[in-house]
Amino acid sequence: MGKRARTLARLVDCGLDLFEERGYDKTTVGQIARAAGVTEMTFFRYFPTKESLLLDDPYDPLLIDAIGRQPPSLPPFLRAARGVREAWREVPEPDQPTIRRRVRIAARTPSLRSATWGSTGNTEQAIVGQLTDDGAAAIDARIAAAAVLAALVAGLFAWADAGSTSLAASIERALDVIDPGEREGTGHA
Amino acid sequence: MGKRARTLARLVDCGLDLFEERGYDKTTVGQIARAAGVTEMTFFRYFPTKESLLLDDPYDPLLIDAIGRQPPSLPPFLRAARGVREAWREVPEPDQPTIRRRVRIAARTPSLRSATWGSTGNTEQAIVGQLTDDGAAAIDARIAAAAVLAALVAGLFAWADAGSTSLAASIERALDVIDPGEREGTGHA
DNA sequence: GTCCATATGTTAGTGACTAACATTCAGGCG
DNA sequence: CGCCTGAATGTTAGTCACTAACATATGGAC
Repeated sequence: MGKRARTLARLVDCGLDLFEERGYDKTTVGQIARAAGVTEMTFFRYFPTKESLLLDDPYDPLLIDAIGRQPPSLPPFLRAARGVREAWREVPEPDQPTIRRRVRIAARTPSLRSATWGSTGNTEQAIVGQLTDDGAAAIDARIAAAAVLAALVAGLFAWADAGSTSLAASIERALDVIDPGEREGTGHA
Repeated sequence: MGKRARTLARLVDCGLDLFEERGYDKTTVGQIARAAGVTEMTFFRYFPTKESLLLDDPYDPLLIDAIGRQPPSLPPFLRAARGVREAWREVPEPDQPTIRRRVRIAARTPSLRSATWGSTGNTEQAIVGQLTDDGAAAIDARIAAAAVLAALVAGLFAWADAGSTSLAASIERALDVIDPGEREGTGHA
């Protein structure tokens, strides 16, 4: 195990601790660095921004696969929604406490709530790519990806706020809102 | 006409000009202020942040009304989507060039693309309020509002990028993606 | 133990933003 | 006209996120 990995882990740990303790905005990068036993400069060698300690957006191939497996007969919006649904069913349990910790901080900090949308950039791009590969128009793909990710993020925030609910259930509910599926409640003329 | 109004207009004009000319990130608040004949300090007396010169989020009662007029039998997501659709049909023509100018800058600046999501905070809150007033669960309302606004913003970005399309048509298309309406393309089992 | 890459520190600077205090300016009223 | 009050603006000084250029230390391969 390299030293780099250890320093990085220390920065993340100290960062999350401080964010929870005194809030994101009132925590300075210098404080995090000092708590981790390094310099402010070193912090920025590991993370490009303060945000990125909390919000890294790993490109997620599972998600893309799941979207690719949806029937091409579905409109892009539903392919995206159902792909996301399937992919999040499989999130391993041990990851959940960490996810919750991060999402909770983001959900409570106004400036981070907005930044979270932006942090989905990679994932959004990947979804758009998959949808267009499967024949969707670029514009439609962008809109579908944005809407589905917005619902997903909103669902994550709700989950982090609520005390007890399970991650899977929250995501399912979020996706039910935008894709009722066979339930079809539309009585509109 | 008060002096305040004139200074504010000058700041906005000079700001947009500079953003278009050399890009948002390369434009400093000091430059905007100097171009408008005031000090950096004065800029911050008119706008809380550099972003807010570009992204102000006026609470929009027309939108809320339109959502309120949707049939309560519809699920919240569709009430929101169709309310937004109706409201944007009525945007007066003269406003469109200004909107386009702003959206175009936001769409081209990565840091602003994310900030734009955050700037919809007021509107999102208002939509959530209307939806819950009409009987939706709080969680569902938040998710519906987030998804619809994401589609709307993505539609605006697409419109600003595309050269010729009309605003109304772009918004309609964006909302068609997430709410195909009676068209109902879902052949899913 | 030497050597080289990798990790870290130092210094100095920019730009967004804040706070406390001083100044000018526009217009009502004597 | 000239004072006088409050709004608009300027000044100074500081914090914090982030960047760049250069110097140092440190840990493992040989």
